Amino acid sequence: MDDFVSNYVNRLDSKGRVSIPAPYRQILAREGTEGLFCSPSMDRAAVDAGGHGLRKAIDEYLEPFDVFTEEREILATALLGESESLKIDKDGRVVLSEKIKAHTGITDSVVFVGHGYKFQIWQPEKYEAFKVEAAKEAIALRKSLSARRQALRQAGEGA
Amino acid sequence: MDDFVSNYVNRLDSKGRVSIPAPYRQILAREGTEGLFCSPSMDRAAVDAGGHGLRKAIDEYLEPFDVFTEEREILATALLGESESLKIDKDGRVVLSEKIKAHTGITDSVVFVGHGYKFQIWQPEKYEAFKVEAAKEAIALRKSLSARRQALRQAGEGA
DNA sequence: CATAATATCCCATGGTATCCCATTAAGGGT
DNA sequence: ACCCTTAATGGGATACCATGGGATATTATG
Repeated sequence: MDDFVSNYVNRLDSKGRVSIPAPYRQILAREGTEGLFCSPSMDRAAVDAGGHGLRKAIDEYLEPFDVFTEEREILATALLGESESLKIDKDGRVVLSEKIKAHTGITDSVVFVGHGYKFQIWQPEKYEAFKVEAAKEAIALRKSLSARRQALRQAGEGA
Repeated sequence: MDDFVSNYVNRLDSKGRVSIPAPYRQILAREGTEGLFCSPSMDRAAVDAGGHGLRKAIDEYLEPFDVFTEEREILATALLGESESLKIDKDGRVVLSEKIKAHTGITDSVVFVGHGYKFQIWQPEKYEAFKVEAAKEAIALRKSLSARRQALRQAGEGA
């Protein structure tokens, strides 16, 4: 049950390094990954990051699409072609590439957000904005989900 | 079938630590959890806490949503990204994060409220206020529920 | 091939979390 | 009523972590 949870804000130093939060490092170490796999989010100013768990999720996502098909090429380009593997130094730090900084708007501070099998990297202010939006939408989603379940139960009783 | 029941009030010490009630500790130990999983309630000044049981509930809630979808990202952010896993020390205590204290209004005292598979963490006065409100609503709910059951029974007899 | 530029290693430091032990209080059994 | 166990709490000592920066290795460039 080792999953990326919680969120942490760390600072970039003058050399552009940032510490991966210690709890995340331990998970990555247990996964046996060297290098932090980073894949820019398609629709947000965030980067998906992780180890084998994330790689596996991507592979399984691509799997149903036949190789050499248009869809496969497009998805592979977005999910793998634009990704990179950042080197983790002896002190558990990485240097963010220019591409990641441009995509996220990160300049001097990073927030790491746990998503279970992966985590995301954000510029703190952008994450704050997304978070309040996500909180609202999560409540709406929950309502519609429980309404649907309720309807299913009653249909079941009626039968 | 060990469930979190009853409620307990404990104090924070000068370092911000608070003892998890011993009966809860035993349940967590049997679940084989290390770390207390804490998830801020979406609509109340409370925090849901527990071990594997709670994590499992959240994972099952996320499971039907495909990875890399909008809904999944939103729910993962709200349910995992904003949660944390608090370390339980050798004496069965945790330190509440600033985020939890801010969300709940806790300053020097905590009440632990059993909810079966999980328990909640409240600031004592806020919990008292919520409790009387919940008691009223429970009566109203019971009425509407039993009316609904009655109707269903009669419909069944009629058929 | 030389030299600059960059990346990685290695060690130091301050702040905080965790360990470990002591004290106090509250049952439980005899 | 008394001992014995268990729980909650307090506090000093220790370990860990994020961060900074000098030293060394690696890569790029003229």
